[in-house]
Amino acid sequence: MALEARGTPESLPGLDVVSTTPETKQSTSGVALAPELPYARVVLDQPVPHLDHPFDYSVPLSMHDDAVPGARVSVRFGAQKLNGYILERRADVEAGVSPIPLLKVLTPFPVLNPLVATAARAVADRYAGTLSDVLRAAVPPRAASVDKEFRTEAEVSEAEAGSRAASSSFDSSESAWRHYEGGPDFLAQLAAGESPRAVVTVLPQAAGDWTQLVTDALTATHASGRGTTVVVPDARDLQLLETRLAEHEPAIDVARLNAEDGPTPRYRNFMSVALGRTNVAIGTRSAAFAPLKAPGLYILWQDADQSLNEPRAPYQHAREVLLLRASLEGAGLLILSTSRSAEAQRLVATKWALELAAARDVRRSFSPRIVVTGDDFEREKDPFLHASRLPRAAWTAAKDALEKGPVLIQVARTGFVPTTSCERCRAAASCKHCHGPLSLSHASAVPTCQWCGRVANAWSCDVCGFTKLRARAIGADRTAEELGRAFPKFPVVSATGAQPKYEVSDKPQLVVATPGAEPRAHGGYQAALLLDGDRSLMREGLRVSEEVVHRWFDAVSLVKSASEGGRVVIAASQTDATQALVRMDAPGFAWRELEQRRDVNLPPACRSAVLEGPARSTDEFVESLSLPETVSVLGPVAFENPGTSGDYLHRWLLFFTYADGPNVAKELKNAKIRSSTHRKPVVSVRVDDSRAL
DNA sequence: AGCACGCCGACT
DNA sequence: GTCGGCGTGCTC
Repeated sequence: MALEARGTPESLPGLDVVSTTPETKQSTSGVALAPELPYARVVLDQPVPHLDHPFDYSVPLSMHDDAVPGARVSVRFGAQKLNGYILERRADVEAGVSPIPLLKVLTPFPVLNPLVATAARAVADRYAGTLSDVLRAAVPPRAASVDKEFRTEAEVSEAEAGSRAASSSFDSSESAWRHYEGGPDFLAQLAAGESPRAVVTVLPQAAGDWTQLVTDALTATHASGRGTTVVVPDARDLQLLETRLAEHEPAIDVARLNAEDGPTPRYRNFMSVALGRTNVAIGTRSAAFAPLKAPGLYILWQDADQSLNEPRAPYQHAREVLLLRASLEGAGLLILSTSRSAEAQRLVATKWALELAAARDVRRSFSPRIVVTGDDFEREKDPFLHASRLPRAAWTAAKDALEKGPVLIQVARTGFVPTTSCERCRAAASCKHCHGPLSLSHASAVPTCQWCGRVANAWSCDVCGFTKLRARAIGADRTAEELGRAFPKFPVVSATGAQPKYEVSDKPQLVVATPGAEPRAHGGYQAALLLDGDRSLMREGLRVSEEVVHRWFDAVSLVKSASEGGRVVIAASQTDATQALVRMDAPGFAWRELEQRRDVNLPPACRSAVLEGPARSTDEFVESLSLPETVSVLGPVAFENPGTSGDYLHRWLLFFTYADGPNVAKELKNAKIRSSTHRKPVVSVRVDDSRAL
């Protein structure tokens, strides 16, 4: 806590030096300094790479109590006023440094706790970014009114903390963990104060859903007197978990950390963790930096979800943040997913983490029956099915299932008919004038060019000459409309990212959802139809099939078991991806993916960096790098600057081993420092950004 | 962002 | 020989 000031008289500006007591140090500006540890090492909130190191300031006597390590301060830096955080209080400064006083303590509480400061430094280093960039995600913006609340509260209740009774004893034989080999052991280790690391592919909902697994792991950790942080991809999952915890563990105080809750509640919840009043934090990606006092376990749900990538520099992924924290802090790690990312598989393959899996017959007993039916083939022959966009097997499954309960229909993506193709040969339809893509809008049935805006009145296919168009990736709204016509007796609900719905009843109904937005059905869906498979798999990109498999497994996990009549129909051609679903073998699929990446030396079998920027400076940037021989450097690729015309940028790719990672990141950071001190145009550096590849 | 220090050209 | 151009680097 705050250092205790001894009864040194406060000296006023302009007061004679002689009048201060001999022990009281003076700063160069003549202000009386704190009696103990009169200097503060400060990290500046300034994202310029060459300022990414601590600066020492003196602590005026008046700020002695408030200037605690982790406090938010305001300082003079050259001509400007900047904010920053105190990393530590010190007795001395390095030779040659003449410190000036802190201007102000903005938040007199440790909003940047030492564990978080260390972890944030490690994250910055790993991603060749600056500490202040990482802190922007780790520490929420200040809300002055909240600081005030806590300031007055702190005065009232000084000795409240302390005995946090390790209360709850739990019985793992009752837990959903009993279905997983090694599951009860895992809980026992956590309860005993150990820090195991595990990767788990969760069983379908019939075996008890993921929130039960999370709750039990959290409770076990709590019993050892330690805290837990749970990171989930989005507000829907956060809501589900919060509800579950409130119902089953009302005695455990939980802080909810979500940027979307708004600045004031966000900061208030954050503060309750930072001050040690709450030892359990749940939230979206930035909750990975929750400032727990005694972290025992980090849990990540659905680590393959794209929203766990921070969209701002240095583009860190919550999985990597938690991995670093678990290592640095000696805490446990639990990655839970309905499927298995190649990254998580790598942790299992290198034996860094345990794999806790259900036996094959257990897996089978909780799984729905899964069939694969061609995406297009059967539909061609049946005019009705053709119109409704449903393969026959899917239509039949839906019809039967609707006798008993809700049916989930997962479609590729949101929006209303983005592009079009020839109805006969399926070639993409393009504009006769400029070859831009044609689209159908809701308002008119006439296809319009997305580039030049011309209306294609008399369109004919470039390839086969046919004159009819069809919609390509059809969105959720359109599908809902069509299904409403196909099953007029049942209500149709649609759930997308923009219009979310978290839960539906067990009544017969059609639920159309885009990936990631599937509502949970009370008691599980009777059936799920996974549409648009081939079209989704046709997309460009290294990790498309992995992504499609993830979202299929997500949907499957919400369906009742086969013994309760649960059915899943996948409308896609037979591939490794569909095979993985039929066998319910997400780890096997991830293992093959990882092996293939290893063969061709692509992430996540290796690490990567993408460098982008103005052609000249980017090339110079790459040229200036001194990298180990083993790094492969690919480029440059020229591409048009989005938003401008005729402005070309260059992109370079670096692939390197995990062993070379720290050195490569360090060299990239050094090059950024060189480039920024010479006021060169900014080259963006993205380390391990799976979306950029 | 601003300020100091430093190495070349114009002037007393 | 001295004043001042702004170009480069540093700011605790």
